[in-house]
Amino acid sequence: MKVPKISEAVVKRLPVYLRYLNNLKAMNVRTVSSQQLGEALDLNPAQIRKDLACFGEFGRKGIGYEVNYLVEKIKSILKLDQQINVLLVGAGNLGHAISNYNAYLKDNMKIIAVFDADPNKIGKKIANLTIQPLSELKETVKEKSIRIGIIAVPAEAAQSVADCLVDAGITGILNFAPTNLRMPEDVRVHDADVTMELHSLAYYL
Amino acid sequence: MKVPKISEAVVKRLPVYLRYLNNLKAMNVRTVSSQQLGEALDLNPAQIRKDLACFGEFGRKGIGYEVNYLVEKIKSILKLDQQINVLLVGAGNLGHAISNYNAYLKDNMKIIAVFDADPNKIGKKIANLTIQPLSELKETVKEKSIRIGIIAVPAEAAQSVADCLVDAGITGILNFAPTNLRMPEDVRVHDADVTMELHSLAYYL
DNA sequence: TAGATTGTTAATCGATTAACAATC
DNA sequence: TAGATTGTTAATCGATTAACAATC
Repeated sequence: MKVPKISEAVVKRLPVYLRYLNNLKAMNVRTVSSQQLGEALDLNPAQIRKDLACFGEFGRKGIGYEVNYLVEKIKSILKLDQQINVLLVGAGNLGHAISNYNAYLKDNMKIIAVFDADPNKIGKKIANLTIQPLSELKETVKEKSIRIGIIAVPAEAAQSVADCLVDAGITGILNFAPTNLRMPEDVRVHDADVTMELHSLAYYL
Repeated sequence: MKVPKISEAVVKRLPVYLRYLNNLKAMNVRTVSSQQLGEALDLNPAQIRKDLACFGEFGRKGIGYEVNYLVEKIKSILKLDQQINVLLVGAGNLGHAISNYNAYLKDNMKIIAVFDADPNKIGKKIANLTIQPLSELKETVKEKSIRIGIIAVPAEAAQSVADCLVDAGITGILNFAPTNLRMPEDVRVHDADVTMELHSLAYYL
């Protein structure tokens, strides 16, 4: 099997395509060309075709891409055709907000467990999930086949929480804490620090 | 004046440097080399030197960079030496969490106004800011010299909110809504859709 | 002075865009 | 058939990394 190296940039764009294609699907649009996608998403049509061609031949010359078919294909590339269970660590303001994201994640991705270090929060509920102590993390990950962890704790606690996640077998982390996590090579970390986004935005003012 | 074109990648890394340098500063570290920074942040030392060299000669050969000095320089590059006022639209779960970020933004960046479309929320308080109606947005932006807007509303409302922001003179937007905003060229949009981050993370599992 | 480390040039690497034959 | 649009190759562009003279 041919396994061409897929760049990070390509992978970041796939969910963008998926999101827009889902809109088209909801509007019962049958087919779409790379030209139309490019206009809607502010991307070069050649780039879109090349991105998709990394994974197969999904379009038809002279016609374009069938929306429903492409949605399924991208979902499968992103593994969203499988059940992907997610856990959240941190039941503060941000954690509370994130726990409500299940509606957006849709389909097969779901936040199914929440943890916090604060004894006073254990047992309480957010978004109908019961807050568990960190001591139960490893076991829950195994039992419920959790594959992604979201870190929404203060910076000071983030590294040790991340270490716990890795120890439990998690290999994908979305980190909201304002700190650089040191992780083994096989663990993928996506940073989502609001402060950093605002700071880089300021440059362009 | 020499104005070399600064790439987006460089600008995204500046806040990363700043965050770590602030840690060093808090630990009373005097100087740091690109080598040390690179190890801590998982970046190539040459890249760090090159990034910084875009803006001036901040280091000393044989010595490295003076931490306090570099902090000030990067702050000034990012315009964080000026007062930067930020507004937030959307007082739902996410908006509530974001309104508590002022502690992290520090210094001169501050969320100073919150808006929502829901009449029932007008007048209520989150993080000691009173929720205002969108009708007051334009005036408030002028009065309080607000320069950045954060969008934390549902996807359906995001484009029209963004249009309001642009109409009010905002040129920097941090968009949490899961939708592609169509904006004039001079408006800078940073996307922060949690769903997309999780979806792209799934690819690597 | 000797060792360390910058700023910068040159080399490499990778990503984006243009162009076009294939074909629906 | 004629027009449209893909998949893909080649050309371009830009970003990262290596290497080193300058110098603290």
